[in-house]
Amino acid sequence: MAVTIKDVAKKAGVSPSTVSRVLSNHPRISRETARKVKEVMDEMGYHSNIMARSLVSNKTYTLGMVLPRPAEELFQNHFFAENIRGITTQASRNGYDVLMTAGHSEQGELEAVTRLVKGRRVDGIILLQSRRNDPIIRFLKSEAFPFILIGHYADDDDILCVDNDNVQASFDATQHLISQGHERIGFVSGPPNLTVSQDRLEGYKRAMEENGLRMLPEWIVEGEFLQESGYRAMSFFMNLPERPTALVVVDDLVTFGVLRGLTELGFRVPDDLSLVSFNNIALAELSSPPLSSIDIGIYQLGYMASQLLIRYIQGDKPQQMRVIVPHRLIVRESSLKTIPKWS
Amino acid sequence: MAVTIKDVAKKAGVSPSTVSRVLSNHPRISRETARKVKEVMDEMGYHSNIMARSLVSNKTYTLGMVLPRPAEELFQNHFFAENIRGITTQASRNGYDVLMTAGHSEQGELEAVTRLVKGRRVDGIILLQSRRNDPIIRFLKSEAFPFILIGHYADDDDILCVDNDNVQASFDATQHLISQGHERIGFVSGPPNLTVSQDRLEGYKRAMEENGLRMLPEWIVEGEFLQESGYRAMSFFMNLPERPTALVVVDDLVTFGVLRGLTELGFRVPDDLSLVSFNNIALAELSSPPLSSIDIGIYQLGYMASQLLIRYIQGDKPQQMRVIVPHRLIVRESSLKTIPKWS
DNA sequence: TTTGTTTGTGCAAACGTTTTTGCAATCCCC
DNA sequence: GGGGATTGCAAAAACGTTTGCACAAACAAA
Repeated sequence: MAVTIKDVAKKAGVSPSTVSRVLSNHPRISRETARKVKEVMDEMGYHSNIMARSLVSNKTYTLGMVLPRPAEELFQNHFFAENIRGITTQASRNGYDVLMTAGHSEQGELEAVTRLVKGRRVDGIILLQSRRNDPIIRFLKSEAFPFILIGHYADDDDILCVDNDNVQASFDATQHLISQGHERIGFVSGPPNLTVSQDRLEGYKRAMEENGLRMLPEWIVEGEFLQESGYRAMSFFMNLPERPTALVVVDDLVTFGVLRGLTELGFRVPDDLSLVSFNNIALAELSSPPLSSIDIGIYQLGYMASQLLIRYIQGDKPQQMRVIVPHRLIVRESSLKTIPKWS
Repeated sequence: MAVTIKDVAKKAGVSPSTVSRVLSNHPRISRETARKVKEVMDEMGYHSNIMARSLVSNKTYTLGMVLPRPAEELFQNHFFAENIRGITTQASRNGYDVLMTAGHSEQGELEAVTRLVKGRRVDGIILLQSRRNDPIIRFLKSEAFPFILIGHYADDDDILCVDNDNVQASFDATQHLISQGHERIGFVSGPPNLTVSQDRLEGYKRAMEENGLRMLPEWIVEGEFLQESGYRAMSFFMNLPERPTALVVVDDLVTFGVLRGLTELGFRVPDDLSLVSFNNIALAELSSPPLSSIDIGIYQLGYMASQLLIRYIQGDKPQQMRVIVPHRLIVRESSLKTIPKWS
């Protein structure tokens, strides 16, 4: 049997309540008693039972995360790993652990969240993706349960979230291509119901409009955050009668797909097609050519999310519901030619 | 306040114990009562409080994971993310969640484990890296606490683990290069205290010896699982008076570093240097040239670890302490030339 | 001194479950 | 229909904490 607070109490010659108070640094405990009790605790290797503790205190010191359903997809992307790292590091620093659970079906995700919330298993929840009209978000709001969203929620701005200014970021990316002399610029988007896809598309459009450039509807294609999508998009674009000379791509991984397809077809980057994408994962600079990409501070997104959520849980009402992590355009070879040969 | 078992009991007109028994499918409960109680539970949105439950049952249905200290390093590598995915997916499938915590210092890792174990926070622990003489392993063994190691532990073979046959894998990789006509083969290793580094080095040596090939001591260099290491190793090799014509590299990420350096120096792969590495992360086939790599089944490693640990926790004593996940050599362009020009 | 405040500690009641024990009621077999 | 076995449920004791309340002792103010 594990050593309990009673064992410590007995050995130290005090009552369990005193031991408990020593544990929580209660002010009205004498220096001497505290010392003595701590000594005994060390001696006996005492660690308080977290279940018992949280049963009465109603705090778990745990943050919950639900792996989005097609976890495969997300995990392929460096984004997720880096995000978790930020979340966990900061959580640990504040004495919180991170609980991960996987919803094995569409409905399962909501069930998993429900279980965590109603079962009082976690103190707060971190959400990784936001789609329109998300039932999970609706549920959490209706329960008034603390949660934070990485990304933002278009349907409701009274939600704690940490996000990039994706509209601006995409604007910047597009503007960069324009400043390189491109006029026919395409956009490879992600799943249309994700906020991040919508925002980046929006930024692209704004830049094009502001510069008075034509936007053919066939220059915008949607896909997943997967290489295959990039591959498909590429072959679609390159078969167009009037093909773009540059692309803004919603995610590095997708860009790798584009790149691969171009290589197979004998096209060259940036000469035949210039590319700028998002996320700046570690491998962006390793590909050939190295990828121009918007660094969105993935680690920092996770880190901040953890931080803000914990503060919120602890009662610090935030000044603003939406915190923006700054982005940075990293220009590399994939966008450094001015005008493609065949333009 | 949340709805408790008592609330359900009252509304259903039975005692709390009956509700509990319905919850756990106790045999001696009438069909009718069970139906009625379940109805009320649904109606009231009841979810049992996991803390209370595990306080008395001494089960948490949670698996613990401690992020190895320089988490940055691990996370850069796709390995970790894919591993987590395997672990969590399988855990969820069995009704378990996964708790992640980060040790923020060398000592902190052990403390974190201690807290999880002594605080009865988890039912078992999954360890991701094994070095020689690991204090965490010693602790867990001394506590007789259920845990599993991904990798294996050279100091003690009475430990549950899931691993690849890294010796054989490395042997295969080396043999492949030899069969391509290479005779001067170098090896880029990882941190020397990690079992995985040792095993792979061993396999390389065996293959070289069995084929009667010379092994210059300077053909073996150690590093981290980081690109930088590969970069450094490459420049070291290429400055050797007698340089190798092929390398076995302990990790894909490291190989990317090698590749980058070679490109910068104007060397070509596989013409000037052939490469085979380990892990076969998603991007191995996207690099140029695509990387030959040993696929070690990362997802499966995590998946199996979860599975075995849960079985063990539930009392199934395993037939074998060490489960081997099969590997597969994926040959791509980086090793498909026979003899480099300048040999 | 008396009174009032502060300080240090113990008692006991929670927290929401599971589980052992016990006790009716029902069943089965002769 | 009498005996024992079986079935269906309730009461109550845990599990290891935290915390409000009580209270004695020590101290400060009058």
